[in-house]
Amino acid sequence: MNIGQASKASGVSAKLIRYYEGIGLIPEAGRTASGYRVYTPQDVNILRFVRRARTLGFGIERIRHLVGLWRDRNRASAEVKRIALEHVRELEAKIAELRAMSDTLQDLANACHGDDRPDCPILRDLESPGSGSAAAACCTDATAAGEHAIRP
Amino acid sequence: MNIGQASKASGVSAKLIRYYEGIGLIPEAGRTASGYRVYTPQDVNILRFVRRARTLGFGIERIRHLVGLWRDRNRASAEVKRIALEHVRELEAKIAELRAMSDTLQDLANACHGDDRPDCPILRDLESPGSGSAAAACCTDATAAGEHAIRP
DNA sequence: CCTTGACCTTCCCATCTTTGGAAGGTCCAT
DNA sequence: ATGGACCTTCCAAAGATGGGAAGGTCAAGG
Repeated sequence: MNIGQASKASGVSAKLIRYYEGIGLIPEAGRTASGYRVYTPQDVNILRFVRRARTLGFGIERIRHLVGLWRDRNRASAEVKRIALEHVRELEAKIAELRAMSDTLQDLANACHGDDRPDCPILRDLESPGSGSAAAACCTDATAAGEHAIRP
Repeated sequence: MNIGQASKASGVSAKLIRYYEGIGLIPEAGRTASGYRVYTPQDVNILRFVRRARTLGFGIERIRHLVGLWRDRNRASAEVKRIALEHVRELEAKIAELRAMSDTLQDLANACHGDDRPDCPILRDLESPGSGSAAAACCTDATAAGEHAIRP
């Protein structure tokens, strides 16, 4: 099995397979006499494992760790679970961050009439956060102090 | 006002101010005879605008667009709103993606007893998605087809 | 045997934003 | 004049992935 076939079988691009090998995430593939990489079905399993882990948002270093545990028949499932839950926490933190961005922007957009006129609560917020007329603007005073740009 | 003072006043690091200038996001700062960058309060306003937009997750190119609209007294608020809502859509898409990752992992972690034993539904899913014993595994058949790795 | 096309190899570059460092010049106060 | 805090430019790293160039290899068909 050459790299193209391994790529199709695993869903990982050939480019990426070489990259993963380069950073030591997967073991070095065998080579033919002419230098072509050769893959076994077991190699394809590792590639699929990595792809699935990437799909779940794991970073490379964590995947390296998971691959190690996967290949260790004596691993404790507690360790795997710990890594997974740590990742869940990070995902939730990121989600909360994006949620806050999205909600703030949605509020600002709701307050913007969106016509030909130049007046725009969105730009007013960007210019001077918290001082705009957007919904909920009256409640956010944590960042308001010192943010009152005095503009002509 | 030199770059350090502008940095403190705007909350944008000096490094980043130089970068923003380099990519043309903000106008080139004035210079003293000896080459130091000089900033006016108006320059600081632009920096604050950029920082706020970054906080809301806008990418540089979109901020470039927004800065242009901000400085255009004849802009239509509809254009600003359009950009904002486009960004909201992207944020929501990203949130949905992370939400799916997090929920899947949480389900898998719930199914994992997390003790000394090696048996682990999380690793089983990574090895062969959809065939594990995780909660809800019985309901996700969209990705299950063709994913049944036949392993010895 | 030779050509053709599909595949493989390595190496370099780009993304995107932010941070870090090195080497060297400038400003201000002592 | 010396020290320390600041400034300058240039280079590199990070994450993961894609793109491309230049050149070698394989298999099929003439």
